[in-house]
Amino acid sequence: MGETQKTPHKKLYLQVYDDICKYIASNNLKPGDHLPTEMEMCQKLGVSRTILREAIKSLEITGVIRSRPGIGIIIQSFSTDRFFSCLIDSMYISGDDHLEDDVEQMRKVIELGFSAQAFDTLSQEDISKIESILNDMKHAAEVQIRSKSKIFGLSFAEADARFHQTIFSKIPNKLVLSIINFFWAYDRKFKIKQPSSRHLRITLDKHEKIYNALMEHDKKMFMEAMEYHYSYDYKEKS
Amino acid sequence: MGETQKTPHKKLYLQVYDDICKYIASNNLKPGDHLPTEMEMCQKLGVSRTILREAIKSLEITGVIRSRPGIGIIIQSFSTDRFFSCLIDSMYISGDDHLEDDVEQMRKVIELGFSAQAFDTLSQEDISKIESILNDMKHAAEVQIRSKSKIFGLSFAEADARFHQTIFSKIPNKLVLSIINFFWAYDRKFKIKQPSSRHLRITLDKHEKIYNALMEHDKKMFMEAMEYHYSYDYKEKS
DNA sequence: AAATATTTGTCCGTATGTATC
DNA sequence: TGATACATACGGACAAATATT
Repeated sequence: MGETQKTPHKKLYLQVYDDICKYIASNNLKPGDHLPTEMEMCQKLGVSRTILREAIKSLEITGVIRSRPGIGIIIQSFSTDRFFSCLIDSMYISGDDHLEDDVEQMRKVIELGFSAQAFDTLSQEDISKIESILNDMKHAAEVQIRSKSKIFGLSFAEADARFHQTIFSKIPNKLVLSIINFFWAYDRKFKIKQPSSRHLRITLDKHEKIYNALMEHDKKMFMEAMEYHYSYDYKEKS
Repeated sequence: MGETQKTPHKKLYLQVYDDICKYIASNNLKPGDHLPTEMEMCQKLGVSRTILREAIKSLEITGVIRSRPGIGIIIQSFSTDRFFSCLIDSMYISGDDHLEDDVEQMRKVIELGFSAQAFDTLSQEDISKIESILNDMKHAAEVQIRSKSKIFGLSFAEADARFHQTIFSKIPNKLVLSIINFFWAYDRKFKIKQPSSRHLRITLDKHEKIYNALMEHDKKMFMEAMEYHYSYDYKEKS
């Protein structure tokens, strides 16, 4: 029988977690396929329903599977979203300020590293979309400067994020896009401080330069604009 | 009482998961600190032990906390290891071949992007360590070429990984190192195919060039060697 | 439309293993 | 050696959601 072995004290639910992973892989289950029912798996693995559920929920929180009443347990298609969501929770908990710089640096390296490829993949349509986002940014900045106060600068920051996401949206590398998404989600969770008017104007200028380069289909100019975007005088964001 | 609200059908264990995250953050709990006991939290949140445990295990699998019998539930220090471990499990399950290229590309961008910084941080001691690792690689390659067959080239691959890990080991950016660790763990899980003798020799040469540049403290040469290392004629690994 | 079977969601009670004092 | 406090693990019961007939 499928007795999980009593290896020196590895927690049962972790063994079950591994067993289920192996089951999925070895039976070549694809997204949309069903796992056996909880009861069946309990019997097959010789564990209680409590333990099985702990393993199931651990797989669900990272987005590998999804369980629904009356339906069963379904394999999800691969995505990094849930992982990054958990990662952000964990960073939030850790309260480690230093992480902010680490993330910023990593973001710079990744965006610059994929800039050339991104440039090649952008269509005229994408560029129009970027133009429209840039206008959103301008508008949000104006509003924010006029009502010169603690008003939550979310719409500017969100447009900023969409600007970057759109630039890299056509790259045929799922990881890149999901990591850039992660950076944005990270910002939304941690960057509460209100940028100054001066900072807003500088940021706007940086993004305009990027857009202009795209308009003129000038790759060299685009790369320079991206470099410029990430050249903080000191601790300038986005 | 702390009744978790019945917002439209968010699963209870997920609410509890969030509640615990918030509890840790708002009480400013640090690594090593204890969470209240299961029973206490059950009462405070008004949920059953089953639900609470599902949330606890979900937090444990991602490395946020650790629970031990007779002791309690303890906050862990922040680390990305568990996340990447889960991510690899998920990639393994997904069986998506395309991911392999995505990871490879990402690795290239990150390592090259941090090469300059890595060069500046390496001490003579580190360089000696790299030399010793390079010798391990040579030795492993010889063994592998002589016994020209399916023998698992793990020791070569492991030395290869250590080579890269050591280069970036002194960078003051936790994320970089843990992502490079992730790449290596990924390789170990997925790259089963045996490299050819020719490939081994090329790989060795690439790493020798990197080491020579370090020996001579020649940054430009180092950067070129890193570039060369990542210039596949096609689909050449590491 | 309505009844029924299936499956997960949630709770409870009890016993066991482990660490601390 | 106990006594205590804690997580680990089991099994049963009922509720809620969904699918099927």
